[in-house]
Amino acid sequence: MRRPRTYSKGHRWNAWDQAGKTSSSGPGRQMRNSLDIEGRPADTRVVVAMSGGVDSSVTAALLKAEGYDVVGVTLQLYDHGAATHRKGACCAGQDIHDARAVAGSIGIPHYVLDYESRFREAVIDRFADSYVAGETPVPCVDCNQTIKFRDLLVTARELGAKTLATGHYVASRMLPSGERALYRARDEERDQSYFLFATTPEQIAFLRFPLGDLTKAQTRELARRFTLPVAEKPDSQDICFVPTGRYADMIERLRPGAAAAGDVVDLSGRVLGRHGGIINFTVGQRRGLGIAAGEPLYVVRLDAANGRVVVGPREALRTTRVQLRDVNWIGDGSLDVLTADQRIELFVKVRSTRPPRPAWLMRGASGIEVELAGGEEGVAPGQACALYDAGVGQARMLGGGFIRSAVLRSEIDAIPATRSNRERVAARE
RNA sequence: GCGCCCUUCGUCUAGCGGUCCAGGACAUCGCCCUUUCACGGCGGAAACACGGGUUCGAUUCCCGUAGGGCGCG
Repeated sequence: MRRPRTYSKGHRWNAWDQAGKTSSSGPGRQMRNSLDIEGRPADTRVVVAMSGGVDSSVTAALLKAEGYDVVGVTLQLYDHGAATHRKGACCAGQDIHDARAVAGSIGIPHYVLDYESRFREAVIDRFADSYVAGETPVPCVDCNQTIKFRDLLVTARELGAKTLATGHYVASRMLPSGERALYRARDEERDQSYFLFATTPEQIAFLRFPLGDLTKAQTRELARRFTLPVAEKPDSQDICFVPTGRYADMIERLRPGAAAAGDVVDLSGRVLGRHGGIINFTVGQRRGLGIAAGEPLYVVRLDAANGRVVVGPREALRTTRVQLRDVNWIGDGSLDVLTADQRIELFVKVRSTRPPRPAWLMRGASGIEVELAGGEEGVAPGQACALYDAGVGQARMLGGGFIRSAVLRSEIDAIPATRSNRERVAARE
């Protein structure tokens, strides 16, 4: 009898126990440098994606200090005028100046590339469309997958780089096979693997994340030690390309009519109030509804077709099954084979700041699905579902997918009446 | 149009003469958290319908003036 393949903690890949620290000490690997690349650092050109923030600046400084042939590249991603002096921005205006200043301070060449139009298409447009469709996008994932790990990666190759390094808090280690795998950052609080679930094996092979085993405090300390001009710069936050912090305003500008008002209804369809556009909400959201119901109400579902926001008590958010799309599998083996006749035991994060929770990955009627062992609340279509092999520590990242939909316990009774279900039945006949 | 009952923060309410410069929940606002959106944590602002009494003292008792429920015309 075949035992289900498991990625749970007890059966953790022993690979990373060996992989991480072997780059300079393991027998037969003497020729590899600290980036797991053959050759001396001085002969290894590394492009560092410099946003102008502390993390990427320290990344560049660290590699330069190790003797690598470092080339800094900063992408201009959007209107640099509007964001010139905004705190917490990146990749425009002041931040480009900061990146240039850092490059000058550590003595590396630095290029600024105009990626505005492709950023608009690949990130901003998709962001707006997603919200209009009633989803909650993660623009950082799109940006990583298109702008940084596709376009910039090509540019790095063209510049003769052996690798592209970024300041992401995620660990990348070589497996015994020679392939590389992704792991959560040592600083669990800082881990950014969630935003990198879609990174392909090819990209992982070319990318390096030197901060993956550092804490944020250590990074800050290094910034001071290197006397970088951005050593005390505040961390960035919010959506980088929304100058005002009010993303809905930008969507309304991009997609006129997107902020159309509509009804706020309860689970039974009763109208409780009005809202100023579904783009202002995400599943699981509490604030901004303006309805005093004695108990807090949360957004349970966004009905884009009817412009309605469906709300209910917190219990109504509970979900145990999530359907994914655009699944990227970077665990060992083929996902098709692994899920052919069994389910995979693993851990998932359905939102960036939540801890990984036990779940199973399987092939369902609509494609790849996740069954949440303990359930989750507030699972929003459009958000990422990141997969890991463990619930704590530096778990290996196994990939992930975008959340297509979640089956709410509060809606299970209503399923037979849904059109899609009838269509499914019809299609089967 | 004669009887009986209601009137407290935006909302729903606690309160049954001094413990109320009025408490809670929800809503709202701010901060923290956070390279998404959220959740969450912490904190703030916010009310006794109005006018008379009675009392040492009234949100709490009585009487009037402005909103809801029964019985006859």
